[in-house]
Amino acid sequence: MRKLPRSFYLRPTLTIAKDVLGKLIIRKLRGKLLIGKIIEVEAYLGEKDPASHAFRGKTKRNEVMFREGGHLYVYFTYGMHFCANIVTEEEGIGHAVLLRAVEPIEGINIIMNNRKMEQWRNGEMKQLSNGPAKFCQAFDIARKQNGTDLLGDEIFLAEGEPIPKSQIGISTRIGIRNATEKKWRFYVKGNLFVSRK
DNA sequence: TAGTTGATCGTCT
DNA sequence: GACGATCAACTAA
Repeated sequence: MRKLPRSFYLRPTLTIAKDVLGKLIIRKLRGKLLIGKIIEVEAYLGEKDPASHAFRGKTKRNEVMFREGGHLYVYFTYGMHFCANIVTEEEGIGHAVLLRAVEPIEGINIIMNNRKMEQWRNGEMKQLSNGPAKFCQAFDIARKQNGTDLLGDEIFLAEGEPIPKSQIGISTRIGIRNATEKKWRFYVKGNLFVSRK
């Protein structure tokens, strides 16, 4: 499984957001491997983007967003949820790509256990990881993983099947109050794990 | 099926 | 002191 190089993360954020669809995210957990295919993301463009945590500059909370591309920014919200972002572009630029949904490829029984679903009714498979906080719970990503380098061994991305351009959907972002007109959400059309239609 | 709300807390105002 | 890059459970119809 070839790890994506640092140079992948040092390109324009919107380019990465489209390009990362179909890539594999690999998580090493207690000696086991969890693998998911990235299905849905949103871009957050820092100082250009009123909806971004980094819009008002660097703070203690969003410090990781300003690191060199290829780190993981994990934040806590709504008193109970974590969300994970891939930090992009050069050091000093507060851009990131929010991971919204993933299709589980390997380690599904561990993922089910993390999500506390010992069994599911027919058609509930997608509940495993069809939302940003669900994905974090499924892959056991929390505060400790904030700042993880994606070129290390704990969490990293690898090449997957490329998604044809015609299969990539574009829409406005979800769950924000500002900059709602910006179409910076990208997803794989028709995939079961897309969080909304 | 659409709309509303409770859970729950770190961060910024 | 208010609220959020969310989710799930509930209500009404």
